[in-house]
Amino acid sequence: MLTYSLLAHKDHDHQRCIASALKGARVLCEENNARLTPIREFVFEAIWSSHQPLGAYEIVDKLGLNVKTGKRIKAPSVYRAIEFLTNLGLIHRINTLNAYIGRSFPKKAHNDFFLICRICRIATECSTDQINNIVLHTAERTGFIVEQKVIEIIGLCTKCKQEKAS
Amino acid sequence: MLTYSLLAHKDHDHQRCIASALKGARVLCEENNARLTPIREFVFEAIWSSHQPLGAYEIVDKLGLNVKTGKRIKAPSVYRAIEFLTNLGLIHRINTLNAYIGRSFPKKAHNDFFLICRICRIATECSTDQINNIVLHTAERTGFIVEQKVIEIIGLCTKCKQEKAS
DNA sequence: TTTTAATTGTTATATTATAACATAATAAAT
DNA sequence: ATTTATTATGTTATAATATAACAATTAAAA
Repeated sequence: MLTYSLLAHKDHDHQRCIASALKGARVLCEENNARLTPIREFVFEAIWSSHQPLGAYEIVDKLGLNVKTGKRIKAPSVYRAIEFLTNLGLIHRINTLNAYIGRSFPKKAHNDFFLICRICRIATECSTDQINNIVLHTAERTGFIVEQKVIEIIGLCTKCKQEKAS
Repeated sequence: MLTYSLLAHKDHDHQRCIASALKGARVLCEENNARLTPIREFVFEAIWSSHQPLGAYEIVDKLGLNVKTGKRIKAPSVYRAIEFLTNLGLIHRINTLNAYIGRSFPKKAHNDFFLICRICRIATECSTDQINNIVLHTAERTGFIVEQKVIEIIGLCTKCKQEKAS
């Protein structure tokens, strides 16, 4: 079966995406005895503010000033939050873009890959056992043990394809 | 059919790899009216000096001083050579490592993916239509047009797997 | 509480990559 | 052959991404 974030490219109430993701994150953290601190939550929300992957320094900018102290949250803090969220599978690093994107199905294993539109930069997460199996099988034929997969497909999404045509 | 660089992980006469790659590069440049200048050739040889991907600044170090002027060849020159070689398909950027590796079959389309050992860092290039087709087919089901694929598999090669076991 | 562990702040710096403009070398046109 | 255009390289500076190291603070456990 193929699952993917259907609505990323469509007009939709994105506040619901954010709310849903945040709710999921809270549950996952609860389950793992992990603390979703304010900074981590801010970073998570910043990343989820769109379906486009966000660079670490874009997150820094987006966060602006710390609510309490009025000071800017700096790169190391953001990178720490990114590491925390990545370890829980809540976000994912898009290597091709040096940027970070929220994961729609954080509980699922990382059998996923990303379709990244080179125009609108929207990245959708896909999950299918087929690719996973083929990769595993092919690698094994060479005696290689697969531990981690980076599959990033760059191209044109339906919307941008249509807009380009017209 | 699956093709991949069989001997990368084995003891072998690597000078032959380099010589063969260089010969191929010369032919390809000839065919494309592209100039394999000394710097480009140096960079190509540096990258081919092993089956481990090499970072841009590792290449800078490896090149050392310019033969003629005695001056160090600097980052922009190396990056330009990298761009040139990449465009011809002679080398490939491993996104996961920010590093560059020689391509064994430069003439083939980029239907390839890389198996990268996290211990010895050796990266082998694999090519199989199966993965290519599945990716294309899966992406198309979501209405996405594939233009470029980044598939990097991280894990353990046969050799390191065995050494770890013993 | 007091001690430990986890998180964040802060400064500095490493690493990777490119912009901008000057110079030089090569190829093409006259 | 000499001028002109093109391509390649040199050079300096800096942008963009990421982390090291250590201090201060906050939360959790004993």
